[in-house]
Amino acid sequence: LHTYNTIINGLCKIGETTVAAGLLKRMNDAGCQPDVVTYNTIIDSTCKDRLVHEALDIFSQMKGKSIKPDVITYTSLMHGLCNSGQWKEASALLNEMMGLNIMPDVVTFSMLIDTLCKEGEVSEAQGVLKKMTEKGVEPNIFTYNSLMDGYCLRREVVEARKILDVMISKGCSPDVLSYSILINGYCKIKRIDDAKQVFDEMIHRGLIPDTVSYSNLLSGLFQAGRVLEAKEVLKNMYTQGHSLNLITYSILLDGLIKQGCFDQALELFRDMQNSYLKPDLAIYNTIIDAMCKSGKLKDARELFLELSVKGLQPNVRVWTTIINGLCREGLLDEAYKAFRQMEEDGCPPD
RNA sequence: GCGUUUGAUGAGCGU
Repeated sequence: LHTYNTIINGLCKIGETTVAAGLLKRMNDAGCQPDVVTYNTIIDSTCKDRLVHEALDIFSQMKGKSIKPDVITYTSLMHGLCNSGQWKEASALLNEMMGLNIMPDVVTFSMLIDTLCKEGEVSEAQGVLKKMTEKGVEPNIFTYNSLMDGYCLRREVVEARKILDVMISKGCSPDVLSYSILINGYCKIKRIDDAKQVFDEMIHRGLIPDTVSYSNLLSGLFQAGRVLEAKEVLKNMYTQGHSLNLITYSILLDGLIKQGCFDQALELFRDMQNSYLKPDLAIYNTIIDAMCKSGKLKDARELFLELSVKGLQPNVRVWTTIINGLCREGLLDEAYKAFRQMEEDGCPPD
């Protein structure tokens, strides 16, 4: 059973939920009865594939076989429902589980808090925090990080900072994520010096900044027009042995372009094409947009055509960039043609 | 005795 569960989990984690579900069926035939772990693994993975309805079907099957769902089953399902905006259904499940005397734990509460925060409902989230504490469930680093991010999304970075201090005073040591959330928050409100200070503070506390914390700082510096400092940070990043990923590249490219260093950006783009990293749609879109906006519509259209050669299907954002580029040049007929073609290509306009 | 399988948190592009 452990072997089956381990393999099913592995399959789910590499995106083969269907194969995993097939294995679940074969277990039944092979006389090895799946348990709550088997079902939880598949239910969670099905939810993450955004097939919450199917997950609920599997949930019913499981109950039909008298396998008792536990707090993990309910948390996975509620997470799936929340991610697809089905709040009522999620709250019905919460009631159902409590009716069965299955009490939400710190993961359940943190998930709910995170969901509320992402919707901008930080005071609601604070309410949940209060409730969980009353029930004797102590918040952990996940709970605090979600709350911090919630405040940062609302640009209430001072509140986020207070949470970080609460964490420290409660002996819940902030991790790299906590700091990178705060760095991002300060960058978004253009308080770059505070962001830098938080970055240093993180190092002083013995944490090793990762690619995300560097990325946050980089994009903040670019947005503030502090290109030289950005390059300095990039150098540090290399020195510390971090390599660039697609997101870091796109931050650099976008930053260089928006600061008027188009040639440097183009050079970086060429480097990238020669590296093992294959530019994704966001990278192409950055370059295409820059070309459109600097009167190089011809180059932009060439690059756009190159996408399908590279096996990339333009998404809504890329189409919008191109349509906007055509409109700017007054080529309204061409723009309209593109508009119709995107639908034909199975990319409905938004 | 212990460990071994399932759930929660951070960065990029267009209008």
